[in-house]
Amino acid sequence: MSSRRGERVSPEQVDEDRVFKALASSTRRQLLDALKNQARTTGDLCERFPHLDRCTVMQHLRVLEAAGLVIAQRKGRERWNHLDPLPIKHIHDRWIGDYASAAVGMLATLKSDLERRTP
Amino acid sequence: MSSRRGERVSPEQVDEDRVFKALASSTRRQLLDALKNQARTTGDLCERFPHLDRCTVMQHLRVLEAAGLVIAQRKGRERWNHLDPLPIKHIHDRWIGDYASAAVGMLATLKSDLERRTP
DNA sequence: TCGACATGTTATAAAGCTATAACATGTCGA
DNA sequence: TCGACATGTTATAGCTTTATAACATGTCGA
Repeated sequence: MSSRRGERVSPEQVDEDRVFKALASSTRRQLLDALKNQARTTGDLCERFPHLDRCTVMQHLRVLEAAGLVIAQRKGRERWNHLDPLPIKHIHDRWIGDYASAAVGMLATLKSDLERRTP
Repeated sequence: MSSRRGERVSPEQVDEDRVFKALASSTRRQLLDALKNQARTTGDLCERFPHLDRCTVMQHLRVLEAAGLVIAQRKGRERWNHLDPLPIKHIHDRWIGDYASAAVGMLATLKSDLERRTP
């Protein structure tokens, strides 16, 4: 596996990158939101995004599937799309959580500074 | 504010989108990591990414700055880049945390199912 | 002050992404 | 079985991002 510039990267990094890239599109985040509480067929999703072409929805679903965020299974002539939140949890645990708690720490420091200054 | 397709979106959505898009590049995530523990000058960052052109680094820094993830201040002829983790915390709180805890809930359910099955 | 240094600006080629069109396949039920 | 339906595939135009080049500006110190 190698990046555009040719250096080697680990499979985990590739997965992580795919998830971040999948989340980078607001349309795809909306699709995930639509799948959050229940699985839906592709046709159902298309109805919920009337401004998008059916092909566009499918293309986005393919990106989400490649990132492991959506799992699809065929039932007869329908395709049921299920959300899998695990990849999001992974990047949360390995990446985002650190920054979020750094921000909390920063705010805590700021708060105690302010309190010290205005007794 | 309007998207590529012309529908209206709120300024918060735009900010959120900018943050997600900024995080979508592995190079930019590495830049953030380099700034995690200390602020650095642009020149310092360029030395740490020797495979990238100086202009490329600056362009990435501009994207990070537009997303509010990096705050820059000039000191003489140097530019010091500081990390601001707050925008990451925001998308964490408003978006990612939900999915991460959904994943935890899913795992918990699975675990208790397994335990019930193998007493 | 003047040259080396750090950074900023503008332009551009190449690669990638988004949305759509046109056509193909597979499945259900009258 | 056969037509309507749901989905799949391939191709493509237009826009965006990435990486670089060439040139410009501002600042420090000998």
